[in-house]
Parts: sequence; C-alpha cells; structure tokens
Amino acid sequence: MLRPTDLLSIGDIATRTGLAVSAIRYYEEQGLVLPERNRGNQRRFLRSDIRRISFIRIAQQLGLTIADIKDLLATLPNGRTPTKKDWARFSSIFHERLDAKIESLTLLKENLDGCIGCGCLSLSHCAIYNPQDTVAETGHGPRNILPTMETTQKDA
Amino acid sequence: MLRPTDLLSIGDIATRTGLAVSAIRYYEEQGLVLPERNRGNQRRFLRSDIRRISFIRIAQQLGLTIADIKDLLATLPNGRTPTKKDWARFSSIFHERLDAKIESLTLLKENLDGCIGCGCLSLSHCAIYNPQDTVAETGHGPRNILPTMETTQKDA
DNA sequence: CTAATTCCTCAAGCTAACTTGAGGTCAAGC
DNA sequence: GCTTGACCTCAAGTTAGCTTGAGGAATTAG
Repeated sequence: MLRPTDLLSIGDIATRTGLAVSAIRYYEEQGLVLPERNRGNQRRFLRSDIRRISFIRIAQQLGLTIADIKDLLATLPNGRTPTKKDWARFSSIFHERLDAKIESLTLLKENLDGCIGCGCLSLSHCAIYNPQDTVAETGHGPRNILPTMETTQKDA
Repeated sequence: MLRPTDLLSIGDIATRTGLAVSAIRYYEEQGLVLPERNRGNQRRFLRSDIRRISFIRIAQQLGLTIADIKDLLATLPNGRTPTKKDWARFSSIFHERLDAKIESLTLLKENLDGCIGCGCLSLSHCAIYNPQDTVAETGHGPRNILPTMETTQKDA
C-alpha cells in the first residue's frame, strides 16, 4: 500500500475511477493520460490523474469522442489535469453541445407531432424524413445518417 | 422500365429511398424487408416497401436499433408495411423516447450548470459523475456507460 | 445477338471504444 | 525465497450498421 512519492498503480486508478484496467491502458494508448513508469516498467499515476480520468468520463457522457477529448486536454498548458478555471471553460463548451442536442431533439419531436395526423411517410414533404439537422444517435462507425449520405446508390 | 405487376428492382428502391443498394440488402438480411424474387433470383419489391424503408430510416433517426425496428414491424399484422393507424401508434412510442431523452439531457445540463461553480470533479458528490440515468451517446459495441458498469477492474 | 448494366452471393473490411487472451515479468506477503 | 496476485505487451475479438470486393449470372439497350 505504501507507494513512494504517493504514486498510484493502474489497479488503484481502476478502483478509484470504477473503470477497467484495460480501459485505462487504452486511454494511455490514445494519449489521454500519460503515466510514468517505475523501474519495473509498471505504470505509476499521479493522484490528479483520477480527476483527469473522471473528466474524460464526464466528457464522454456528454457525447465527446476520445479524439475530441484529446484535443480538449491538449489545450491545457503543460498537459496538466483540468483545474477549476479550465473546468469552467470546458463547461460552457459542453453546455452548448447539450443545448444543441436538446434543441434538435425538440425539433424532431415537434415534427413527429405534426406527422401523427398525416401518417404520410411520403418522403417528399415529411419534415422528419427530410430533416435539416440530424442528431438522434450520432452513432459510431460507418453509419451514415441521412443528410450526410452521398448518393452511392449504384452497384458494383 | 416496364416491370410486370409493378414490382421494383433493388436499384429502383435505392434510388427512391436514397439508400445504398448494399444497405437495402442488409435490411433484408436482418428481416426488415421481405422482397420476393423473380425467376432469375433478383429481388422484386412492392411499391409499399418504399414506405416501409422510409419508416425504418425514420425510426433509426429516432434512435432505434435495427433489432428494435424489427420488433416494432413484427407487431404489424401479416408483416405488412405500416398504415396510418400503425403510424399513429408508433408515433406515441417515439414520442416517449424523445421525451425521455430530452429530459435526461436537460437534467445533465442542469447538473453541469451546478457544477460550473464548484469545479470539484471529486466523484463523491458530483451529480454529473454519478448520474442516476444516463443517456448521452448510448453507443454501440462493448462501451460500458458508467452506471451499467460492473466492477470488472481486476486484471488477468 | 451481344455488350453494357444491373444484379446475385458470400467473405472480409470499416469505425469506436474497448475487452479478452496468451505468454511472460514484477512486487508484496509470509 | 518463493508463491501469488498484479502488471506488462502485443494481437485479436466484440458490437452495430453497413460498405467493398471478388467471381459470376441475369437483364436490357441497341
């Protein structure tokens, strides 16, 4: 338990953050955390990395990708863990994202309401089928959402 | 162009729906559409399948998975394409989903607002870090979202 | 009739965010 | 000092929703 200079092992971090060890290794691989190594090549984290990782999880919940988060963290001087001030700055970014999401979901809902009566599904003038800005589940992977879709409708 | 009994080829459907041919084949594979075959083994769709596929796309936009949609379509008598009445029924389901999503995003936003001042990130009492109900990006794949996460934090 | 399209069926690839496993090393308790 | 548990590094697998490609057959235009 007594670790020199108050450094934490990956297991400690896992316990503290509730993440799997493999996930933390993955974060390191992606450059989100930068633990040092002891002479046996084992990762040694700072206490502040717990906060850093918590920040990562929160950002993920808000819909940011690993890459997004990496960029955000990169804006911090010296690659340090976010402070109160940083946090305030990030918060407003998050806030905007949430607002945008809520707004487009609301829009979608309104369109849906308008559609209940018509039951048209006739593509040409259905507001839901031809949305201006899409949100919903901006899923991962090559999952084209309608508006982005290019007309790749020809076969081999 | 003149097709017997007014049946459509997969290419026609692709053009009409704006989807890729491969996507439509995939939908068939997943049991979302059930085209017949001509004697040359080529798919022949009904005109109503355009509506059916439009429905699928709309449901996807609202965040339903292929499996969800399959289940929904399965509730239709005779596996037919949704009618006005069906559409009204589905609409209310969609409506609920949207409401739930909007609500939890709003909650998240409120928590975030409350957090801007504190800048704690101290896990123990941060409302965002310990959310009751998570939404955000309920991503695909083995991406555990915080509350669901089991304590698999031990290594090999 | 023939060339150009379009279509067919697999099988494999892609993306994000991880997990799982094999094979081996390190550290802590007794 | 030695066993046991924690850790290490790859490589490969997982999920959803498709796309891409190879190799071949059917349709359609001229």
